Amino acid sequence: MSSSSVTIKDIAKMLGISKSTVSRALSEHTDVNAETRQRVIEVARKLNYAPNTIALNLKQQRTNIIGVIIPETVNRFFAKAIGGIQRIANLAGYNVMICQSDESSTTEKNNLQSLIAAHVDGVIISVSSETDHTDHFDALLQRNIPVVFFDRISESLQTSQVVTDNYEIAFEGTEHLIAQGRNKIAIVAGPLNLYVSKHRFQGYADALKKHNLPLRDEYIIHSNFHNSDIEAYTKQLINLPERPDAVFAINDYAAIEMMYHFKKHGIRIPEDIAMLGFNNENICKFVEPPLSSIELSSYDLGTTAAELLLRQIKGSRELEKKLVKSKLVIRESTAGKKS
Amino acid sequence: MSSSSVTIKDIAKMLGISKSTVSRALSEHTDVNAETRQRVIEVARKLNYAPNTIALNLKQQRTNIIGVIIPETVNRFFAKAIGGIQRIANLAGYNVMICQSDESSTTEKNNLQSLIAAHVDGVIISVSSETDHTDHFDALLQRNIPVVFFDRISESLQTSQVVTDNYEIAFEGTEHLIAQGRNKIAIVAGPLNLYVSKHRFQGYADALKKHNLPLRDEYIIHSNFHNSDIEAYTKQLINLPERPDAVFAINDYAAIEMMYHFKKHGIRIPEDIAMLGFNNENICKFVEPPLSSIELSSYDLGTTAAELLLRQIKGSRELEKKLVKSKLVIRESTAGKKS
DNA sequence: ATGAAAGCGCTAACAC
DNA sequence: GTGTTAGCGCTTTCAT
Repeated sequence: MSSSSVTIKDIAKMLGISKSTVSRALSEHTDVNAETRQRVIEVARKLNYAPNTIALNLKQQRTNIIGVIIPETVNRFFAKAIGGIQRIANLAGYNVMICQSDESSTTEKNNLQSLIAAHVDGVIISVSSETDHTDHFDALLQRNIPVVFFDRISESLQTSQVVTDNYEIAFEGTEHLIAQGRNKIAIVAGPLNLYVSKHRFQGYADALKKHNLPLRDEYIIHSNFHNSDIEAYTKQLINLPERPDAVFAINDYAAIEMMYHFKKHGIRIPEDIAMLGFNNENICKFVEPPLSSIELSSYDLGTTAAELLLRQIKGSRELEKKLVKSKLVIRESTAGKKS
Repeated sequence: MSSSSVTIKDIAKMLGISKSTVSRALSEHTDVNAETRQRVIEVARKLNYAPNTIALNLKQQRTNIIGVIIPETVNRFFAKAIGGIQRIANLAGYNVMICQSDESSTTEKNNLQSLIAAHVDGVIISVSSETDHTDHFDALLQRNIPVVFFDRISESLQTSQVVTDNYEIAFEGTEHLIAQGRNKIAIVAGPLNLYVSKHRFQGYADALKKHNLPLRDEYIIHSNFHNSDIEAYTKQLINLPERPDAVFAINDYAAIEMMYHFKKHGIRIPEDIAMLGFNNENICKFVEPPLSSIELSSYDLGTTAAELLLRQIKGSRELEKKLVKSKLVIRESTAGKKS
């Protein structure tokens, strides 16, 4: 309480001048006698004065806070994106308020309410895997709150967005597997209501088609991002009459767990089955065999999203769509087939 | 702008009554004519009225925001802790503002300034590994801002804190290795200015002493949490005249990377060297061999810290110190020595 | 160049 | 039970 409760009023009283003069002296850009200003600044420093942000907020009707809604912080992809967002936001003098939807549509809705109530100046969102309708985001548009979607975007909403080249990279990854002599490629796909999963799946499917490989239902596994059933899915694949010779997994953890179960069953990686992951976690380098994966620059996704949002907050009404490139990182798990 | 700019003044005008009556009608607990209240509530709903939080904040001089400073969100330990903090905070109607120090003392200082400027109602902190003096935290105490440290606490400051049983669990882990027939146990320790590292190291050292094993300098590796030099450290251990027969690592990622390098050199785990990690990441189950580790309940650490903080925000002046128990999870990487 | 006063949206002490 | 008024800390016309 002590030092924080110093107000311009105190300074004014102390110097026998008015609040307004103090305010002006402190805010640089209005005419005020150089000497007066000097004295004000001196006293302000001595009293350890700091302007009351809340009062400023009320006056200006903004908070300098950017709201963020992501599925989970424990998901490394989003943890990194947060880092990117914070970096840009902080540089611009904004704080960041993070909410987790926990992949639940209901929680997402509540998060949104909290952020609106907190009067954030803008919101960055990556939708939960459960979200299939996006009406609740309308609340933002109605209030003219700037919003940017990233990675898991809402296609039905007219907003700025930042995505990765999901389709292209999935296509490339699948082609890589084919080039390694694989022609029975299974995929662990995410929920298809999600923008990212849908496009990745499409890239996979189109690559198969281009190379005249059939798209087989039994090779398509619809997993969530929680990897709770990987063991069961692995057994399912193992027991197939025509066992796949490659698996393209939704994320590295799923891939690593699958490898573990495959190896338990005496299946060799990559000789029998090649494995390709998604995210390029550090751990990929140190599993056996080292896991090929797709490097998503989630940090860049975050910085880009923050930049777009700030531009909108500053008044731009232009809706921008940005693409952040990802890249295939090849390791032993997708080495060529020994035939 | 449209629907958000409805104020009690608008409602008052519309009903031909005063602002205060509207305020009272909306805030339940004051006497106000039942019929008036009914009409106010009705109009409020029709106009989609939402109170302006900023004005409330100014009035009450609080923000309902809890500030959090942690080293990194990409660190799963902290990502989980955030989850715990948010859960408790949200239930109590608080928002959470997260800052990352990136393990830098300077950034930590800036984070603190931001949070103070944002007038957060309280702060939860886990200090950066670089921080060895804690003067900058005094700013909080001076302003009577409630603060709780967790995991990486500041011992010199009189505040509430939540820690794990670092000493005990490190002691237990080391004894476990000894029980498996290991007597040349190396440790990958963190920076010793950190509370956690110091106590874990002490547990390790005391366990050795209890069993009459020497504490050998060449078995002690001081790593940071970034695992940037694990390969070099591993080689160092391998080239020792008396190679260790067990390694207790600061975290699972370091342990897994070490295993990888050991195996590259033809060293068998656990036959030649046993490995024990820290954090019990999901991945532990799926590496080869599955990695024994120590399960830290970081989520619980987070919830407990948030509970303590809220209690202080509500006015409690009691400084509490809480302990969250961790537990040893034994897997194959620390199986008994084949002698 | 400076002071007085209004107002951002809300609550609460004080009248009646 | 309801209206009037003041005030939270600050900025910003409008006078002077």
